Amino acid sequence: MAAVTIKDVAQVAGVSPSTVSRVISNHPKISHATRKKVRDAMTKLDYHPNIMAKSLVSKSTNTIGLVLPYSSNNLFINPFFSEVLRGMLAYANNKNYDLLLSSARNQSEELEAVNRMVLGRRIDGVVLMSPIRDDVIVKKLIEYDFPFVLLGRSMEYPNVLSVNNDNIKASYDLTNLLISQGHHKIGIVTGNPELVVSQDRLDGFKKALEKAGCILNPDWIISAEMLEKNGYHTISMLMNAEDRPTAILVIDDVIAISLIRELVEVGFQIPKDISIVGFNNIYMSEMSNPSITTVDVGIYQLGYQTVQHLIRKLTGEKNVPTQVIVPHRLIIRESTK
Amino acid sequence: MAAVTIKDVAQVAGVSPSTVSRVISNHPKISHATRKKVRDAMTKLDYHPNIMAKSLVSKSTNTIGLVLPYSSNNLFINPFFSEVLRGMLAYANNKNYDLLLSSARNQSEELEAVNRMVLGRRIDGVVLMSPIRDDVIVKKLIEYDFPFVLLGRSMEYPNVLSVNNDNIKASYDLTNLLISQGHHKIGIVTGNPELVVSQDRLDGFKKALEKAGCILNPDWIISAEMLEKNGYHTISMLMNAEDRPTAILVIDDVIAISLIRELVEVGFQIPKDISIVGFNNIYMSEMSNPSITTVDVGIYQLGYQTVQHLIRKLTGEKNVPTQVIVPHRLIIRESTK
DNA sequence: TATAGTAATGGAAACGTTTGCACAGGAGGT
DNA sequence: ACCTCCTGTGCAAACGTTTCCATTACTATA
Repeated sequence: MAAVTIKDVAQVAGVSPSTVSRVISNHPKISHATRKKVRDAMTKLDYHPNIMAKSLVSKSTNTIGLVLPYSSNNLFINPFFSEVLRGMLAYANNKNYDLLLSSARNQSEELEAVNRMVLGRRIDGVVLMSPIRDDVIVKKLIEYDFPFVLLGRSMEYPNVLSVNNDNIKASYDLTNLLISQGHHKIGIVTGNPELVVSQDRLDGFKKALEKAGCILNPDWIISAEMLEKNGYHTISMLMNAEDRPTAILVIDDVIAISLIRELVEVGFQIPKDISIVGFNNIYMSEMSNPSITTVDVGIYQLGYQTVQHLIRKLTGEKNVPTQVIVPHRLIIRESTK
Repeated sequence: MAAVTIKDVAQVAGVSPSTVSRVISNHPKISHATRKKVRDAMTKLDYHPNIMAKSLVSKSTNTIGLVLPYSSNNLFINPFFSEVLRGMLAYANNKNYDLLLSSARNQSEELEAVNRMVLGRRIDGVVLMSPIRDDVIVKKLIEYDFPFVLLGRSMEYPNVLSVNNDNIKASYDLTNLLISQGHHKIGIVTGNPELVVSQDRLDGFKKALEKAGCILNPDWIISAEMLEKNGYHTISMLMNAEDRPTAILVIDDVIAISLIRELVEVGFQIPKDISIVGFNNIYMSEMSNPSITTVDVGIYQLGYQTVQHLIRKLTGEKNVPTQVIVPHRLIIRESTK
């Protein structure tokens, strides 16, 4: 715990601190002999540079900030998040970046957290996962010209780096799958309407219905919130009406799984009585009973590419794209027929 | 992005930088008038202190390190982890601490990551989640006298702060539940034998069987690894033997859910033909079909209390316990009868 | 042989804070 | 009127790096 500094290394190696610094940063004009001396001293003393001091002068921290949005309780329950994080860490750590995590319970806390990190010069770039449209943070970061990336919400700011799926297309494809299986009475469980992803998936759904000439009964649009609050009643109403859907598209696999549970409790069989499809392809989609037909959105890739392109931008790489779309693919399982 | 410093604030407020610093840190001997002047200047300039500079001199970073262990692929798939993280963030952010995340793919990377954080003076304390017993990192941290907390592995180092469940007791209780339901032929799906938690849960299981005078057929001990590799075959062997268990205790809910899936595929009904219990009580335990009888280990609390006690220690609080046990409770659902 | 150029290194300032010490000025005690 | 003590504030050093500039000692060129 002796707090060995660059000076100690310098002394042991018999050189100046500047030289040690140069060895560390692989400066070209260091003689082979000196380099070795310094390296030896470093390992002998088990030297690790003080990142704070380093960042203070170099103005770079090799750290990426991540503020978990205030709707994150859902996100956290949802295995989606940890898989995204896994992808982010994989790329970041490989490039010797760390992740600095903060969470927020509301928008002002979120702003405060970003300010602390950004203005406090703690991070080189920041990932915004907050799925709510049009927040003040984005504008502020643009104003500061601070590097950031939007995860899961493209299209809003054309020149801003963002990584997302084409959720409209994914939803369109998934709906078409149901249609191709013979369904033309299809309901939907929608997510929080403030979320870009919810809007997109609803759009794609409607688009596919329209194209196929199916009508969408307004009674067949169920909000996830309502389902959570009063699942049994909601399901009963829907399924006991004289006109009822033969398939339901659900905005998220987690919700799809709980919907299936409700349906089974009310006495329906999946997919015999009704087909269910979800989104994301989380691990449980495969394991649940019945397994879920869904669209794999490449969760890991979403996280991975998010920090990949951010870091590419940070390191001054040219030709970094602005709008990155991670491809999706349909996964057909037992919950549809 | 003007990088406003303490000097700018000082100038605007018409005081010295030291005074500004004192206002920030709530130094007692600052006149009310000055305090106000400085505060006004700070908000006017939207000043946020440079954390790097601050940490450099104060030697504290208000950051807690978290190195995700190299067995973390399992952890990540497992929603356990994100719930732990949620608990950690809740407490940390509330106390104005951030979390610095690093991951490692093997033990040497793990050591390297800890070294970078600790010796690089980037964090004030570190959470070790690596569930493998007896690693070199713990010894090194003890040697450095650096604050840390062990999550999920008590008892190993008596004077080291650790937060854990009483997994032996939890497993004992859960097994007794099965016994009380009339089962006396009980199998077990064990986890990685290197993990402390696996060992503990196996111990509790055996203890309960022994106490009740049940015999444990060695054929009824299945490793999760084997199950994953060749589930169908493993299950068939087990269930088609002339002597077979009427209940199985599974080391983890995620594995329990996939075991149920295998069993159903091979043609057995749960709990009619065989009862299944799991561990942890993740969200899916309730939603899956059938829902899982399990033991709620307070995942969120595990994370919450881990950083709670670490921070208490960091802030020099007295009477911080060393071995914290988060209580568990049985949750009886549909997978048992 | 003088000159310029280059390779390798050291010295010192700077990054933005905190904090020990010094000091001005006023209050209170004698 | 003097001394002491306290309150509030400023100065300057320190934290551990990086990096610009200067310096030395060669080497190659004229």
